[in-house]
Amino acid sequence: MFSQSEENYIKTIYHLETISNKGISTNAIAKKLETKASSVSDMIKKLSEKELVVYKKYQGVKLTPFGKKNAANIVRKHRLWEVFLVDKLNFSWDEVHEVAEQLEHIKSPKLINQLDALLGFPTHDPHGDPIPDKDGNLNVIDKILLSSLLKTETGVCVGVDDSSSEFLQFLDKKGITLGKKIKVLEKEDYDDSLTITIENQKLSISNKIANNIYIKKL
Amino acid sequence: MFSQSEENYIKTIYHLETISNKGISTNAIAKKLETKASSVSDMIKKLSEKELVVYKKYQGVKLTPFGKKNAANIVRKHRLWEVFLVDKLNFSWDEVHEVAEQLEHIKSPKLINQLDALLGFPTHDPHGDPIPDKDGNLNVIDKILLSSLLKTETGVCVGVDDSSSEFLQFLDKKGITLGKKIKVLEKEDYDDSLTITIENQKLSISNKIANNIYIKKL
DNA sequence: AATAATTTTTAGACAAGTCTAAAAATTATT
DNA sequence: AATAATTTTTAGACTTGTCTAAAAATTATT
Ligand SMILES: [Mn+2]
Ligand SMILES: [Mn+2]
Ligand SMILES: [Mn+2]
Ligand SMILES: [Mn+2]
Repeated sequence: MFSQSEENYIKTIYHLETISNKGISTNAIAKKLETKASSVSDMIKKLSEKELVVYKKYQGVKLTPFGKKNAANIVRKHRLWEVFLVDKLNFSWDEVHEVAEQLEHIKSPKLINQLDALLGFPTHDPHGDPIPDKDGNLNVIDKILLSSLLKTETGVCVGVDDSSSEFLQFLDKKGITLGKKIKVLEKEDYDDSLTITIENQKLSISNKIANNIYIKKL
Repeated sequence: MFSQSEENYIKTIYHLETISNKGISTNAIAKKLETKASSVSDMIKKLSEKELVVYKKYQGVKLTPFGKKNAANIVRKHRLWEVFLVDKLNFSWDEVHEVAEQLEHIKSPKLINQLDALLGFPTHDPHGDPIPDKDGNLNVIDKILLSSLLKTETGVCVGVDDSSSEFLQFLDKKGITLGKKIKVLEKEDYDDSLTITIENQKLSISNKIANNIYIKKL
């Protein structure tokens, strides 16, 4: 099949396509993968030869349906493993990503199918991100950023946009975790900071924080 | 840490050392890894620089205590994953090896510790092989080959020497699995074939088969 | 002990994946 | 429209791990 490196590239392109849907630029890929643009340029040619992406020089890349299917499968594996780590091995949500980055490359369809069953066919990972099904389809729920909630509105925390350990640990400290109910008491015009209630606690959070938390409105 | 390739080399040397305890020859390693002697020669130099093995030209290699500790840890991971696949994901004992070959390279001490706990701290893998503890020590039970049992003697099947799918599937077909009680009814002088009873069934097996089944005498 | 056979090492090449530095193309600014 | 800034690609080099072919060392056989 594909090398670990090739898999990381198509996964990155997949993620970038969920944001922009234009051709993905060499630089954007390089930044996400923490590599050099020249390396990306080289790899893109290989991916193109393998029909994983469509590529015209200087125009960025797009995944082919074949590339998208493969990328979605890697994301599926990543997120299923994250669920496994949290549900079965008592990892916290800020510890799983690094390990899942390794586990996502294990090649065994049976392993993933059985893991899926063991976990009870989860639809979302520990960060609220949807798990693609075997065909690469995902069940997207309509979530909005906490920063877009208005004063007096209420919602449930359903995901995070930043999955870094630092941010997740910060949320843990504040008691903000998936499933918690949040009500906006105040919204400062000056800096867009919020005062919210969560589990009967009053809490003040900056706009930067509110911009990384997804809410489903109630 | 060490690359996947380096890990495969020290694991192979580790296994070969359990058989011979002399310096392990370049050719022996090449054969097990299905690679060329020249590649082994190259890699041995690298392992030696990294203090994983002691090496004098033309003399074969031996693992250093450091190398042995690392190798045992890879074997530990391999066997714990095999238990996981059988106990939690309904794999059969002939399906696990290939996947465990991949999983053994995942780097995360917490993952392995938690997996160990999830599995109830198993001491042996699905093929009856002992699982090294965190320090690399293993609990070796005194097992003997079925071929060394004498007429009228009885034992319990506790392991296999050949873990290939073909052999394991053959054993499944014959109903020979770990924990089964076996009694030797007859032993042919001519070809050393055996007639045994297992689960009240009379069965005839060749010496080649009997040479790959481990028994604990009763 | 000399010769033959085998094992092991070295020399040189290659593929994958990455990098730096420089060239080419594109995009932004005057 | 010309120039400047930025992005992207190419050229050439390096590392890891592998290979083939040949040389060197060891072991076996006469
Ligand atoms: Mn993740
Ligand atoms: Mn996630
Ligand atoms: Mn195995
Ligand atoms: Mn095993």
